[in-house]
Formats: sequence, structure tokens, C-alpha cells
Amino acid sequence: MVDDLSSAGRRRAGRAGRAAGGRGTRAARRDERRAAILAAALEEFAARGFAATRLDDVARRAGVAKGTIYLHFRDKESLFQELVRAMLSPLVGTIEAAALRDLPIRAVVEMIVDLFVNEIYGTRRKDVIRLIIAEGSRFPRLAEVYYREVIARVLPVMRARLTLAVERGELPHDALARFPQLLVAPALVAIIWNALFGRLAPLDVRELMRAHLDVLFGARSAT
Amino acid sequence: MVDDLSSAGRRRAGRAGRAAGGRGTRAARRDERRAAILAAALEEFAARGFAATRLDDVARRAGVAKGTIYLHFRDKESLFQELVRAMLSPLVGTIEAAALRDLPIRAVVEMIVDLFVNEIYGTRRKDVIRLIIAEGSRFPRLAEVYYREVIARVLPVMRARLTLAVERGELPHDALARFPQLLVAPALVAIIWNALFGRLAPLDVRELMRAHLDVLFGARSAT
Amino acid sequence: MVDDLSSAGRRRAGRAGRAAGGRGTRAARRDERRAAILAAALEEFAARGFAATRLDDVARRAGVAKGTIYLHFRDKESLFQELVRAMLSPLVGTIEAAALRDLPIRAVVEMIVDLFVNEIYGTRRKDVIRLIIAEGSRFPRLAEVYYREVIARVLPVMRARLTLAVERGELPHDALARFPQLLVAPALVAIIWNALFGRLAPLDVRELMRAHLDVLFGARSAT
Amino acid sequence: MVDDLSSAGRRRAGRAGRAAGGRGTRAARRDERRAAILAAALEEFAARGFAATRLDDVARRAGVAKGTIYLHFRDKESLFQELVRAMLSPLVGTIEAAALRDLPIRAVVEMIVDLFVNEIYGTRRKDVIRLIIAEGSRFPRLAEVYYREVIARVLPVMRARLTLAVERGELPHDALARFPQLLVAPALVAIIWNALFGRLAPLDVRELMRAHLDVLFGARSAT
DNA sequence: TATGAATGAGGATTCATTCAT
DNA sequence: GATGAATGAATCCTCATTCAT
Repeated sequence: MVDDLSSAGRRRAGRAGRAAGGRGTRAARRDERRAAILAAALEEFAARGFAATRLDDVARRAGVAKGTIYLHFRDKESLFQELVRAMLSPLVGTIEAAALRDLPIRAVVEMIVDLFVNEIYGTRRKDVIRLIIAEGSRFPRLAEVYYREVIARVLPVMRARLTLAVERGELPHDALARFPQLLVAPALVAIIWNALFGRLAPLDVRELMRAHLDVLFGARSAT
Repeated sequence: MVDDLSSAGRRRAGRAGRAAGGRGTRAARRDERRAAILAAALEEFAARGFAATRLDDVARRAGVAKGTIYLHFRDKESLFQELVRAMLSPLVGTIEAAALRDLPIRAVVEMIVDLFVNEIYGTRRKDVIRLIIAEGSRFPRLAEVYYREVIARVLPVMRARLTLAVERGELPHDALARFPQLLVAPALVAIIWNALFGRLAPLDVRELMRAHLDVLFGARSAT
Repeated sequence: MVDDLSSAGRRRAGRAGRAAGGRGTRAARRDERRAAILAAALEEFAARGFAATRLDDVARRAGVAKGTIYLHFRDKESLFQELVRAMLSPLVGTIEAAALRDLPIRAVVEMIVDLFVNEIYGTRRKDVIRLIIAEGSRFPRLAEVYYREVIARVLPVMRARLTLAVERGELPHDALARFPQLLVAPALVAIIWNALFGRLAPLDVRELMRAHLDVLFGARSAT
Repeated sequence: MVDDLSSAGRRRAGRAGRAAGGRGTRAARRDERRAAILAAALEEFAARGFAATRLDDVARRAGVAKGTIYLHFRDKESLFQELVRAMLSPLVGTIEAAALRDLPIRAVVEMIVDLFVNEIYGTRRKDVIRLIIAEGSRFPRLAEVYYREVIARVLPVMRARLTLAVERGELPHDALARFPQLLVAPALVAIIWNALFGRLAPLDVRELMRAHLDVLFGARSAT
């Protein structure tokens, strides 16, 4: 379901060597468990928020005992942080790459928008974003980690590219260059809107983002 | 501190008559207490979120006994809902009025943006908005109430005005008319951003919104 | 509904004299209120038991303010005790009288049985009896009052009458004389049974008591 | 103290196998704790009734933490129900067996009476009976369970045996066959009486039941 | 007297975390 | 490593009782 969670990332060296042919079963099982816990945590945190999530439920969903969670994560908050990191880190490189492509600015922006729609809105990552929005102010460390590992890496790249576009005359003003947040604001609103009012009045993200592009670059001649 | 909370709104008729000269002390004190509880609840909920807020703390901060809260609100969730209602309802009329003013669309939009900056961002209301964003998906009833009492009243008015602008040729495309959310998206992002990263990298809301207007209408000649 | 509750019983002298023509409105209203509270208390205690009854509900049902209860009764337990006293005391004289009638013992016993069926089982008094059974062991004072004011007065009279019957040869053994409780045991069981299992398997009290008389005196030839 | 509480009854299969030699320590300890909680609950409920019993006290008396109770019982009411079930269920078979013995009806009835005196009156079970009487009407489910698991199983057997006795001419009337409740009514009254008035005027159960037998079958020549 | 707002002790229940097996 | 039983602090909510009006 969410495969980002299976790459271990932080593996101990293993008992030096270990017969060639890949990681031993021991380490592999350990990773599986860790991934299972993260996946379960995602479901539960997304459904109930940080405070209302019971580690009992996470354990049950992951198919492990409650105590096992503590073999992989210091405490509930750590689990939460690891989840955020595991889900969002892989995305950073992709976004950076898109921003750096040497294409017309509109194409770059469209790529980023598509990236958002496909890789965030279309996946569980939207729940992670929502969780950060919802819980971030109560977990300064979480907000900090997210800022450092995502925002602080993506934003400068985007800003640089947008500044270049201004200099090249691709953009009529420097608004976007000064506040690249304007680029993704509608995306965030879409996530929030549908989480809150999806049942009452669903918001079509693709259309919304297309309209947003119209605002940014002027309407396209055809659809 | 937050004066919206002091208007009673839901007062029982009172034993008809009552010596002239205004509400009796009884009713007045009752309202004061209710307002004090709401104000305290705002502080606590804003600081800790719904789940982590202790009614004990709300009571202490309000200067009343724990049980007193239950004389005014059925339970913790009711208190939360009433808080949202009390804070946001008064704003709806103002926004509607602004949208209906017969001015050039840019002026209308600027008024709404100013309204947002002054009446939401500049007040505790931003915390209420943040709370709705954070807790809304876990309290469907809350989301519903907010949708019905705020969104469903403001959005159509804005959409109507924007549609008119399109027809009048004041706007080069119908993106905003179809998605008035695009108008306020940066505002919401500003609230979230500063709640999460304000200490790390504060976002200047006024500048952000000015840039947003630039995006919408093109850069102004002067500031 | 339960008129025993209206006789005041414990009236203060009143402001000496008071214009002839009956108790003044002041005192009359006081009694009404007291009776209303007792009647409401009966309903609530019967429905929920002592601990689970809220004085708030009693007050509401009685149509008075909560504080008013405390003008008439020291506390919840006093109210409970007064209720028992008010409901059962009036019955004692009637039972004594029945026991003392100079009739064949079977007739006397039948009168007492009828008295039970009509005056207890057929009225709210059965709930009071049930309450004493249920709560008596937790309220020693209540049990004591009940013992002194009801049991200790009725039992000796019955025992005397039954002893006389034994001496006169109206009864073949002294079992009933030694344990007059045997006379009313089925009656109590009927109260309990129907309170507990009435919905599942109602017990016909009249038939039960008739059968009981058959056991005591042998079957009657006709009904 | 009350050994019925130690038989587990509801044990999970355990991980098949388990080294020969009896239940593992894990399961054994679990049962011990459950039994300790039930025993403690019996004391507390008997002393204070359902509502006034604090689970805190139950836990303390059982020597476990408050939370532990909830590992064994869903909530206070469940604990209460399990207690009743655990105490009374084992008795049902014994009573049925007694009723089915092929002896003269008087002997059968005497056996049942003895059973009552020894197995209920002489044990903590009398407190359980008293609790059912006291709380049954407020806990319909409890009353139902008790009816289904005890009354509905014992009563028909007794009725059948008594009907047979009538047919055989062992009894002069069908009163008992129609209302076997008459058989145990004095027993219940004894429980109630001594719980309420035991300190004021203790009732000798053995004598009472003997007198009851006299009433049912006529006085015996000797004791 | 009567009211009913206010109090605050009290208790059921939950759940993160620990630790013996 | 895993397990899951045990812990007990934490918190919501109730309700008898008081007392200013």
C-alpha cells in the first residue's frame, strides 16, 4: 500500500559480512515489522489524529504485540515523526529534480503541480500533510523536522528557478519568486477542504489546480 | 480579549418585567461566566488542540469551578463547537457585505483580503480557523456546522460577485469564479505556516497577500 | 396518586392561633410542596434506587427548585427515610386491627393477605418495600426505623393472635406462631419476583397467595 | 474464601502443546488474578451495593492495579454480572440433582432446604442472592441472566417433581406444584431479614426452615 | 421562603509505557 | 527479540450540597 515505509533507511551494519546474497532473514524480518508498524500507524494517525490514536490499535493492525512497537520507536511521538520522515523524504528529490529541469517556467510549474496531484493528493501522503498541518503546532520538533527536511530543501530550489524565470522575463512579476508558497497554497487547501467537507461538497483537485494555473499564467486556449 | 464571546446570543426570556435598567445581575453574571469560559477555552484549545486540552485548565483559567463549565456546555465537544460558532458567525455578515459592495472587482477582492488580514489573521480568529483545520476531520459535526454557517454563506456570494466580474470583463478568465477558494488559499497557508514555522521563518502575511493580489490582477505600479 | 404523602405529620405549631378556619395558606402550601417532593422521590427512588437517584430529577418532577428540597429534608438520606415512614406508618394500624379481629384464624390470615394484596401490592407501597429490601442493609438507620415502626409493632400482634390460635386448636402446630414471617414470605417473594422477572414470567400474586393459603390451611373445597 | 471464583471456565486454548505438567504460569497467574478480583468484588458489592462500590477499592482489596480489572472485565457492570454467574452457576446442577432423586417428596424437599441452608445461606452466596434482589430491577440484563441461568433451569425440574408427587398422592394439593416459589420463599426472607435486622433480632434460619417444613408437611413427632 | 448557579470531591475509564517470561 | 499482562497517572463528567439573591 505505502511502500515508502519498507525501505529501512537506518540499518545497523549487521553482524559484519553475513553470507553474501543479501540481508539475512533476521534483519529482513525486522524491517518488515518496522514497515508494518509504520503502515499501521499511518492508517490510525490519519483516521484519528495523534492524541486519539491508540498504540494498541496500531499494534493490532500491524500484527505485532504492543511492546514490539517500543523495540522500533522510542515512544508514540517518535513513531509519529518517523512516519512523517519516511513518507515525505523520498519526495524531496523528485520535486527538486522537477524544479531544476530546463524547461519553460510554465512547464516546470505544471510538472510540480502534477507531482503534487499524483504523488501527494493521490496517495496516503496527503494524510501525512494533513497530519502535519493539524498537529505541527503542538509538536514543534515535528514541525522543525518537516521544515528542515522538506521545506528548507524544496523552497530555495523553487525560489531560485522562479527568480530565474523573472529575470528571463518568463514571469510578469516577482510575486511567485518571493512567495513560492503561492504555488502550492491551492493544493494544501484542496487537501484540507476534502478532508473536512469532502462529503458535503467535494472539490475537484485537478480542476482546481488547472484553474490555479490559469490564474498564474492566463487561460490556455484549449483544454 | 476576544469580545465576540461576550455577546450572549442565546438568552432565555427572563422573568418578564425585571426592574427597568438592564439585565439583572443574575443574567449578567451568567453571561460573564459563559464568556470567560469561552475565552479560556480558546486559549487552551489553541495552545493544545482539542484532545490535549484539559477542562480543568479551562476552568482554572476562566476562574470558575470545573462543574460550572457543564452548566453552560453539555460537554467538551459542545464547548468546542460553541467556541467556533461564537468566534466566526459575526464575521460572515461583514464578509458578505464586502462582497456585495458595488466597486471594481479588484477593490472588492482587496477589501476581502484586508478583512481577512485584520479580522482573522490579526485576531484570535486565526487560531479558530487553525483549530477547524486541525480537528475538523475528526469532528464531522464541527466541520458541518462550519460549512453550513460560514462557507455555505460566504462562498456563493463571492462566487456570484466574481461571476459578475467575468461577465463584465473585469476578469480575464473564470478561474476565480469557479473556485473562489483560490482567493483565500494563501491566507490559509499563512495561518498554517506561521503556526508551524513562525519561529523558524516567519511569513509576512501582508506582503504575501499583496503578492497574491499581484498574481491575481497583475503588479500595481506603486506600493 | 399516593395520598399518604400529603398528611404533614410533623407540623410546627404555626404562629400561635392563626385565624380560625384551618391552616393558613402559608402552611398549606408548605405541605403541598413537601408532599410533592415525597411523591417525586417515590417515583425516582423506585425507578433507580437510592444511589442512582438524582435530587435534580426529584426537584424537577416535584416542580420545585433543587434547593427547596433542603428546606424540607436535611439531606438525601433523610428524604429517603421520610418517604418510607410516610408510606408505611399509616398501614400499621390497619394491620394491627385486622390481626385483632375476633374471627377464626383462617379468616384473620385471609384478611391480612388481602390487606397485603390491596394495600401494598396494589399500590406504590410495594416499591417502598422493595426499596427497603434493596437498600436496607446499606442504611442501618433506615432498617432500624422500619423495624421499630413497622415490624416491631405488627409482628407481636400477629404472633399473639397465632399463639392464641394454637392454644385454641385452630392450628395443628406452632410453626406460624413462632415464625409469623412464614405468613408474608410469599408476598415478599411476589414483590421481588415481579420487579425482577415480571417481564419475563409474571407471577400472579392473587393465585400465589391463594395457593399459599392452601398450604397453610389445606385446599378449600370451592373457589 | 470463595472457591467458585477460581475455576477459570473461560480459558483460551493456549498455544497448543505447552510443556506437559499443567497450565503454564502465565495462564495460571491470569486465573488467580481474575479470581482475586471476583473475590474482592464480592466483598465490596456485598458491603456497599453496586453503585456505591468503588473499583478502586476492589482493586486494592484484590491486590491489583485499577487498570487490571479492565483486562478481565469490560466494565463495572460486567464484573458484577460475572460475579453472579460465577457464584451461582455451579449450584444449579446440584439442585437439579437433588430434585431428581427418587425419594419421598418430603425427603426431596428437605434435601433442597438443606442445600439452601448449607450452600447458600452458609456461604457468600447469600450475599449474591441479596445483591440480585437489591439490584436486579435496575439491571434488567442481570435479572435476565439470572433468570435464564438459574431460575429457568431449576424451577421446571422442581415443578415436575412436585407435580409427580401430587399425582402419586404424596401431597394433598397442587399448590406447591403450581408455585414452587412457595418452597423457597422463607429462605429468601431469611436472607433479607438477617441482612436488615440481623443485629436487632436475628432469625434462626434452621429453625425457620424447620417450621416451614412443618407447615408444608405437618409437624414431625420428634426432631 | 424559594431559587438555581456554583462548587468540588469523587469515581469510572483509558492508554502510554514497562518488564517478567 | 517478542510478547502481552500489569501499572497508575490522567481526565472527563456527575451530583449532593451550599448560599447569594
